[in-house]
Amino acid sequence: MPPRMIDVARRANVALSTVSYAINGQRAVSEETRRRIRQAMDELGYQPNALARGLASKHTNILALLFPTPERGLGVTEMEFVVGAADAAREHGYHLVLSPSELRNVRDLEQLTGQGLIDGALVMEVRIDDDRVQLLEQAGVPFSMIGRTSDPGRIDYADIDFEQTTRDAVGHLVELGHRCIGFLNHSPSAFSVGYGPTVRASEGFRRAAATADVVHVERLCGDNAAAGQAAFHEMRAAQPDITALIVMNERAIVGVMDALDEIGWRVPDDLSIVSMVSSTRVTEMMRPKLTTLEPPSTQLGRLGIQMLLDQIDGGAGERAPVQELLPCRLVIGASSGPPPAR
Amino acid sequence: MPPRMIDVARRANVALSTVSYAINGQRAVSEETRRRIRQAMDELGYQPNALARGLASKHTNILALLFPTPERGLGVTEMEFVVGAADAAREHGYHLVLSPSELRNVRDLEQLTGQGLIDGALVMEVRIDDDRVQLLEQAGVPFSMIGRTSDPGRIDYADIDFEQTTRDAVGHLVELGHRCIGFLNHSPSAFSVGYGPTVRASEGFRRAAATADVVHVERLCGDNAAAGQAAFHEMRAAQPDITALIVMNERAIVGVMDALDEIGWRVPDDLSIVSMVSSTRVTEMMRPKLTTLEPPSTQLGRLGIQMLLDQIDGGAGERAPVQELLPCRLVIGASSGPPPAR
DNA sequence: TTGTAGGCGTTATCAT
DNA sequence: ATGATAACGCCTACAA
Repeated sequence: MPPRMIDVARRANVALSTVSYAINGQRAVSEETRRRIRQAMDELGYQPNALARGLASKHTNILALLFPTPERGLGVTEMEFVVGAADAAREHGYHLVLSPSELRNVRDLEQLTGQGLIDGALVMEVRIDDDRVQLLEQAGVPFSMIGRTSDPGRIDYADIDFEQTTRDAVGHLVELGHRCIGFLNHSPSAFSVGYGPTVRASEGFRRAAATADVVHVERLCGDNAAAGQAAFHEMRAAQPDITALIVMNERAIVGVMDALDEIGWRVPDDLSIVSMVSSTRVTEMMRPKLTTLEPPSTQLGRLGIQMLLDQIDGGAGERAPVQELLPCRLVIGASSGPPPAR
Repeated sequence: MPPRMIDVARRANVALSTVSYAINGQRAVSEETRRRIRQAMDELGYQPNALARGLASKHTNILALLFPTPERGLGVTEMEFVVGAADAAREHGYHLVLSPSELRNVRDLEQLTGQGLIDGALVMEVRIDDDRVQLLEQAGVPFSMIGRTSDPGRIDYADIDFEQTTRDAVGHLVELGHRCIGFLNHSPSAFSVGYGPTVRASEGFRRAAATADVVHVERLCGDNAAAGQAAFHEMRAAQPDITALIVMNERAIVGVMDALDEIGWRVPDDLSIVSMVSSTRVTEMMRPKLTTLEPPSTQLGRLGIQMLLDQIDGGAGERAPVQELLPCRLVIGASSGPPPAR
């Protein structure tokens, strides 16, 4: 039996409604009254009941974070999204509920939105063509995305700038003198379900390589060592002159290393490696420490929440959609250097 | 304007209360009536309003996950906790709010519990002496812990069995023939604030080594490569005969590798390494692939929620506290082998 | 087995 | 500037 608003009102000798107004500032309250109310609140240790407040006011101060658990599992980068989003939400006085909805289970999402529990949603791991997005639009739930669909229209999103990132990766290697560069992407299945990073990085790489007028080769590759190993051998068979490799597939990297051992190549002497869109937290643990294009994960999470709140607080007014692409940060490690003189 | 319960009632030609009872099964409803109600619900796409339900029934079906963001950052293991907890909560029809409360900010926690928003809390990253625990007890909020305080009393918890895990690590090495084993722990600061794993693994290691009658040496070590490198040199200075190293500090490992390079040692020929309480997801990326004692992270998360729900649903009846210690799984990699014949 | 009505703790619309 | 008082949508004795 925690104190209720009426208890505060009585103790401060004012009406219930006055307390309510004093708390959420919807109308003027005299300084003296406000003081008495505050005092009463402190003495009672009063805190407004979130449910009652929500029921009456039609907004709950609760946001949902929609994250599917992808086949490849969740890593450090995803954790950073989550932490960034959670922090940002808290700073704005919002709660964040974690909603591990599988993409297939549209039911779960309907349930979530139908309960009237959330004011909006932040959608993670958005696919090129994502059911959840349609559903949220229909449901009229405010939402924003980390990642984006093929045609985001007027939907707010924050995403990694894959175009820029691949260009930076290629640029770094070209500057070092490389003229034949490989790209090891995520799995064929990620590509075929339209996983955004896989698709966009693929396009970006081709374009960047073409622009730099560099010989290039790409492989889709399962997220495991064996696949990485096989893929590298294939790439080398296709392009024997390969001297550098961009990898957007952390777990395949070690397989590449194994492949290099087999042919007696060393990093970066015989092959430069750049790890794209992975956390330095992880790539620093590899030897040699990998040159990395590190995504602004925490910032993306924060930005996602920010966009969402702008949307909610901003009312239904016609705002321009906020759509931002953030670059990855190039962290030069010991895995990239000049090409060998073969 | 979503449909309300009264709409369902009218459409099914029954009283409002009958719908309510039909939904939450608090009293018998005839099969025919129930059928009509269900049909009406389907046709209207009705879903009970979570807030109204909570306000009236005094329980919200919302749980909180309390996770501080430790100095060393959050990794794969922590992510797995979270995913496990979120999944388990969803399966039981509960929502999970992520509450990134810093340990220092007891205010945030008070706010959370005072709002009447949550039915209970799962506390992550529990310290030997943790303010949050006291606060939750005072607040009368049901909660359980992943990890445990020095004296958990009757509080439910699930934790890693560090005693067993260190014993397994030492045992694995002793079986291979090692007689002088080092232990690289987390940072001095983690130890001094009473971070459970650091403290308990330290004790466990000493005991296991003593029992196995093995020469041993331990170092606390910052979570970074440089610290790991320095620490290994120190250990070797203290125990030149060291042939094996147990590490509970993922980020220090690469520093150890660097140190080994400096003295021309190889893994596992000159030194065996076992990584304790880290995800194989990470240790598989190292070369050689590390022998690992992998924590049952997802299971711990699930278990934490399970305990919490038992507590909540079980009512205030006197239950025996559920306190479980789970072992890590030994995954043998390529980093451990027989000691060198020096 | 079904219906009636009084809360749950706020917000917000009326007055005053 | 402040007070009363309907909602908000549901749950649950209590009555029938």
